[in-house]
Amino acid sequence: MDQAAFLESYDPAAFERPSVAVDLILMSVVDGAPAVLLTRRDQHPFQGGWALPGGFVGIGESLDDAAHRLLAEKAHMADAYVEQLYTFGAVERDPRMRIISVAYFALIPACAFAAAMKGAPELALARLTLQPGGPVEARLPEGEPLALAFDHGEMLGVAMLRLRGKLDYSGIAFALLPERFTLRALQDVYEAILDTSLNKPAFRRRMLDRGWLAPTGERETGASFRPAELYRYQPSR
Amino acid sequence: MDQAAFLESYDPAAFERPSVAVDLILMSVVDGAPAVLLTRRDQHPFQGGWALPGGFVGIGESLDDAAHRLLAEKAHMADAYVEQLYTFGAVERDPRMRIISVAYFALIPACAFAAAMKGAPELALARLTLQPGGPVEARLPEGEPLALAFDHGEMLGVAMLRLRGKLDYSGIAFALLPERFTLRALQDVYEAILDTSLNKPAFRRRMLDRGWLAPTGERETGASFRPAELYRYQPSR
DNA sequence: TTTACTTATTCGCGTTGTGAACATAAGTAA
DNA sequence: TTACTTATGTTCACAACGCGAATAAGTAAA
Repeated sequence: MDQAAFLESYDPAAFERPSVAVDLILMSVVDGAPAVLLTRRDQHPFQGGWALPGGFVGIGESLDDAAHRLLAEKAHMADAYVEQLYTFGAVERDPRMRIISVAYFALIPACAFAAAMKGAPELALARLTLQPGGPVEARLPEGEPLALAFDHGEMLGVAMLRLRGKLDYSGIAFALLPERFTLRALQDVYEAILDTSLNKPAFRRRMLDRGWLAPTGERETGASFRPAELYRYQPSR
Repeated sequence: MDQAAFLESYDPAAFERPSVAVDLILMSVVDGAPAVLLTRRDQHPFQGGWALPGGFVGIGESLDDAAHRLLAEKAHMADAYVEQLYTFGAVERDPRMRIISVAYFALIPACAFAAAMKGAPELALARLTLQPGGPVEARLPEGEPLALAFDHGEMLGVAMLRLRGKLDYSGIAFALLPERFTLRALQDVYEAILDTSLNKPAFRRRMLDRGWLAPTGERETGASFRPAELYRYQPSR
């Protein structure tokens, strides 16, 4: 207690300070499966492993600002749903030095995801599968599970679970869709994140009863059968 | 991108680093209302204001370890449900210097709460009320709302909302109760956190159907009317 | 010993949400 | 015009839930 009071008043400049970084989990749902953008490491540690894009937090920069800056720098995206996920602070999580990492995830519609990959060729798309009770697996399209650097596999697991948990009671799914979308596309997002198949009429009823969807009167185009109506997300009701 | 790769490889020792602290939200439900332990600040900034107990994270100490160490140092408690809440990283949140704070909350049964206060006289109990859409108010028993230091009011708000959100789908409520408890006591915890009154038979049915409760066969004592059965929390079923 | 009293616990009913099967509608392409 | 495919709507059974009331089980006072 006296010790605690002492620490409270002590000049913290005397302590050695950890570095603080932000790691970005750039997520989307592509072809019916959750996906994330990773970069291949060309240096030790974890050379050849796959890592989340990230960077250090500036001394005059808030955590949220750092996340948005990295989003722009790494993926050239200005607008996305960004949310702080969790802070990872194990002592040995980076073998080089003490780095505390604040993980953020950004939800990106599949179309913007593809555009971001064109602008940032060092980013690779990996599909995620969440083993029940186990770690996540990330793999390139038709590839073996990737070796993830640092504790980034753990970060992806936390992100997937957070996404699942918030799916039904928050409008988080709409951040993964373009502005106008069909109910089928919305259901595909739900099924990809929850990794289950859902009953179509029941899903439709639940979504419409929630009052978040506004019909636009427009129809999807390009289908060789009856086109579905396009809806818009209307948060406040 | 080149810039990003540069930053990635750059020696972060060259950057000025923020300090990293842990702040503890020691919560309980006392007399039917959420409560938290605060300390009065005797120095600037926020002299005379009320703050959460906290301290800096050691360079060789994980965030979780720091939280548990502070729990022992500040409240003399070894076992409690401890969970990382959120990381607050606004640049000006501490006017003296850049400090990033990782907030943890600990859930403590009312009886252990009272014991902790005896062992740590600098801690004061404040009752929390969460205004819908507004900030939380913390007040001493029969007192005016307290002036909270730093962004600690915001932290309390996030903690209350997290608690509410996790209440129904996690066994978090049982961390606020002694090992054996009555259904009425459990319902009191729910009503305090959700700030609503609940239907008693329906609550009872829901809880028992969930399969988390094991009857002990014992009865509560000291009541001048029919004593209720004591239950135990049995997580895995 | 009996009675009053208070709360725990259970019961029954109407309402609501949900899953499944099925019927209908609306487009394209042959 | 017809076949085909998917969107959209309807119906029904069933489970969950809120609510009120009835019953049970203790203590304390008469």
